Amino acid sequence: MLRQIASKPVEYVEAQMLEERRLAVLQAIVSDYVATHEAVGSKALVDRHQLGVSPATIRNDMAALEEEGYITAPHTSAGRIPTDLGYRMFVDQISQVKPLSAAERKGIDRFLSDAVDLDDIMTRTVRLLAQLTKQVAVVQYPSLSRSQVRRIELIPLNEHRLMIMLIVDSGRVEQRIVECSVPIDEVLLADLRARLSVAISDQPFSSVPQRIEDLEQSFNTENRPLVRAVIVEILETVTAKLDERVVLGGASNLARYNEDFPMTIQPVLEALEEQVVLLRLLGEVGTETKLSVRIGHENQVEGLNSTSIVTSHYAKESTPVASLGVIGPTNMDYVNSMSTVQAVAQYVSRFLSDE
Amino acid sequence: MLRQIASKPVEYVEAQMLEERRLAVLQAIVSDYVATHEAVGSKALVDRHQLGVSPATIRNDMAALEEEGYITAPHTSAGRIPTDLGYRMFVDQISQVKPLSAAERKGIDRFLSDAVDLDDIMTRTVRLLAQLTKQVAVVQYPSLSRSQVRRIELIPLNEHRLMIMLIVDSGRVEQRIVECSVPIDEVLLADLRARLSVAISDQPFSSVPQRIEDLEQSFNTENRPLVRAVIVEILETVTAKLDERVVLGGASNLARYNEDFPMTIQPVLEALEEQVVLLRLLGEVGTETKLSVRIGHENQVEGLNSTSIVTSHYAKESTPVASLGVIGPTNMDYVNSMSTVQAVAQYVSRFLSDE
DNA sequence: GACTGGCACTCTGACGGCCAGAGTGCCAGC
DNA sequence: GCTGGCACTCTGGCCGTCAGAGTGCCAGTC
Repeated sequence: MLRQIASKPVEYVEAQMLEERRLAVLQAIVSDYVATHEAVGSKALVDRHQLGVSPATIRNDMAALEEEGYITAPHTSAGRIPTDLGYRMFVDQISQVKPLSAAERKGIDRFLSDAVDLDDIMTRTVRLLAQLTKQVAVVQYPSLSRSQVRRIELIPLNEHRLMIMLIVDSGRVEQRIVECSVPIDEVLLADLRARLSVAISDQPFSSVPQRIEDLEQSFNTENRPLVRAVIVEILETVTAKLDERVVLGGASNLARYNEDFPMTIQPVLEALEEQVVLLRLLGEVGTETKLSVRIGHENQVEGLNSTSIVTSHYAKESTPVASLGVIGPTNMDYVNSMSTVQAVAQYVSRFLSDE
Repeated sequence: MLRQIASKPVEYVEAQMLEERRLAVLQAIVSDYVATHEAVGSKALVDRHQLGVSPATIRNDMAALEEEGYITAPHTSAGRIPTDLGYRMFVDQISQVKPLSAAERKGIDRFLSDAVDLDDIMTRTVRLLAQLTKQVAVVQYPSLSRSQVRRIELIPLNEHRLMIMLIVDSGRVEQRIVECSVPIDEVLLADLRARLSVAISDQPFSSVPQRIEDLEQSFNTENRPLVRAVIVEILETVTAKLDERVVLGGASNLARYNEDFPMTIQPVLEALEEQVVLLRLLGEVGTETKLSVRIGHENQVEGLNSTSIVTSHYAKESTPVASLGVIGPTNMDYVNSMSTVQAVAQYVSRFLSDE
């Protein structure tokens, strides 16, 4: 009787241990498969990891894991490979992202610190990410919608043409050209510039439309066509979602893992060529989470169903302004990708805020 | 005796005809191979083309063409495929580039005319080229070295920071940020801007260094640090070859001809990721020729030895400012590529000049 | 009840032999 | 110089075979 009462916790502990081993087996399968890209069998597993049990036991665990949907067998007599669900479990288990080595951090630092302007930061970042992770890298330009106008300039180019220049706090510069039928009056232009400046300097982009829509009324009727043209163009610039820019790099890394996914390169390349798709990819994550991993089918974009995406926000002065990340096969090295993406995002944030 | 005399021209004419037929055979081989991507045999050749002779005769011609290095046999009992030399002969024979259909021209026109600024023209052009030729497309931004400065602006961003903005006649805008330790004096800035403007407005980029190098001397000693900083930054912008920009598109088309070149995708993708390589590729051609075709090994860039490159200059107001073109396998459709590249270059030139 | 060794089973991938098909080169005849 | 005919050769597809790897299951042990 006493024994029976005592046995309950013991059972629980044992079940717990079993669960733990199964988890260890799953982790071992994922890490081996990621390393070798070959289905991993029970024997190989006990050889390479200290699991303390025999292959036969592992086989039972594997059968259970397969039952639960974490792994799958490509055919009767091959090892097992993780499913999307298996990778998900593996990734969720990584509670703490491995920090980069000092050398790596220094490398990132040095590489980014030579950048001369925002374009340069973006290109350098994308190259860095692609190089460190050996994957395809994506970096989004600081989003206008989360930025502020720092300054506006109206620069006459010739009698009938003028350039509007919006300088954004993130370092972006947006320019548009306005044609006007009447010759441009310098005084009017200076006046317009001054009033626009008052209205929208240091204001968030999103508030610009309401701040300038009534501006036209305060000008003489004769001057309104020009004023109107300028305002229309500004509104277009501000509202054009199209203007969200993304840079891509390391596409050649796609060819490297061609061996594993023979047929799927083309749709991936096609998807990556569409700015819209990339933006959706980076935008799908809410602003609350920092580091995000989407695995295989978790990802909504067709054509990228057999790839995983690791992204992170980066910030300017602690407010997130855009995202960056890497795209690779589902059997990518999650540990490395996650730590690299996180580190690079931190460095970019720091550089933007320093400026 | 008379017969012998008369026979000479006859022999000559016959030799001429033979030469002509061989050329026809070569052209037939190239066009069949380009269409099917399969080695083409003598029988298939007489079936598909009206050559007026039997397969056996064609075989003799083919043997001669092989001897001369225009075609080669992958193995004993396959048909023949053209060599780089064969393609070269084929391309040289295309005296006149086939004009595009009205529908195609209209499509190009419509697609390009919606562009709002230079960036937009470039992106649209690259997409257009990739789409029409089903190849990888490359478009170079109008080169600074062949452009003129239209205007210079110095815009103070805050007390210690100022933005230099060079507006180029081709529509490009180059911006740089200058930090200065002393607070920026608005009056000085206006003065500097005015003098810089006089010095370099409407002057070619290449002449800018000599025009501004002595400018510093004409300012008071106390103001020189700022002046110096600005000048240095301008010089850097002007001389930085790095600033030559290239856009790339249609990389997914690479995957399409993966079947024919199984192993060679990665080096090509790698080469295409290097701006420097792309610039070299577009720059290799002198300014004198308009439409240029480089086939296989004719091309100096390693990694692109089994690809052909069709490029053309485009111009602003009749002076060539940069190049654009497509990159594809050596067995690409030269006729189509050449006509499309030429047509698109013409349209881009027109749009730039209209502006 | 969990673990283990053993065994039969199955599937893949590599290897080799075979054969049809395609294309050539050469030769004798027109 | 062109042609039809013929022998030759090479590739690619199609088995059949076989070793290797890995599994599932079962009976036995702690």
